[in-house]
Amino acid sequence: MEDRIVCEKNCNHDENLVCLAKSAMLPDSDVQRLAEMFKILGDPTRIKILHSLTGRELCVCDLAETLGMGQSAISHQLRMLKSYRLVKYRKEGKEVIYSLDDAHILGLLCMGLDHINHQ
Amino acid sequence: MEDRIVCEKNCNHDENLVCLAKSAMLPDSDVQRLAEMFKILGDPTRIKILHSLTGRELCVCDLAETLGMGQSAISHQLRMLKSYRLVKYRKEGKEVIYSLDDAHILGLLCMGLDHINHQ
DNA sequence: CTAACGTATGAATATATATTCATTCGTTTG
DNA sequence: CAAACGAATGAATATATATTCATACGTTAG
Repeated sequence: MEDRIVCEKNCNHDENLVCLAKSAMLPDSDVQRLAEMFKILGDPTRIKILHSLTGRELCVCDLAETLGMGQSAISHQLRMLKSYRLVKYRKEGKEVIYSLDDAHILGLLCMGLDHINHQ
Repeated sequence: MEDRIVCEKNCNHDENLVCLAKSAMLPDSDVQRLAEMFKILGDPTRIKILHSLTGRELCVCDLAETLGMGQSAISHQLRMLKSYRLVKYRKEGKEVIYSLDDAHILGLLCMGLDHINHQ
């Protein structure tokens, strides 16, 4: 805490970089939403679910089977993905069939793949 | 666990969706790296750091001052960003000055911003 | 109506993560 | 050389998160 005050006084850059940086800061609400969105994508299980649902719709138990995980774990993650509008669902008898809801996210996934491959 | 086996036998879709989905699965290493990358972006502090460093280079204490956080917290996050090659640094006297190292990440950030704004 | 099935959910647990505190390291300056 | 400063780091703490377990819910089939 003290450091910052000391530093602000002592760092004598040509321009007041801190001042510039502060004024260019993203609104906190944007930062928060950005971070939340990336956090959703930052989990292997959710990545697998989203990827499995590209060009396909699958029920919960098929997703569980595909990923080799328990039904409950998948269901919990689907709830999360649902709440962020990344997947949608329709009911068919006892089954609940999920599919992708957001095309943008696919773009982000692809861009991410590009990134990890080209480097 | 049992569920999956039961389900595989009982779900009689036209095609074997699970089989298709399984064969289309991303290699686990890719999934892992993708998730790691997004996880890095999934934190407000790191988003702020990366955004503050766009078009600017800043020393640790300036970042701390800009974000209104302690020097140690910033330093820990910078270590993380460094290890994923998202920021680079140069030393100048006692200061360590950080800047962005990866242009792709900016693309992802922008795409993320687009997404949260257009919806 | 009852049993069986697919799904959802709450509680519990294990694990990961961010921040703070205290300290150390390296450089500079008096 | 000693003091001061910026930065890095390890330990500790608080918090978030993913998965499992047990159970409840809704639908369908017998």
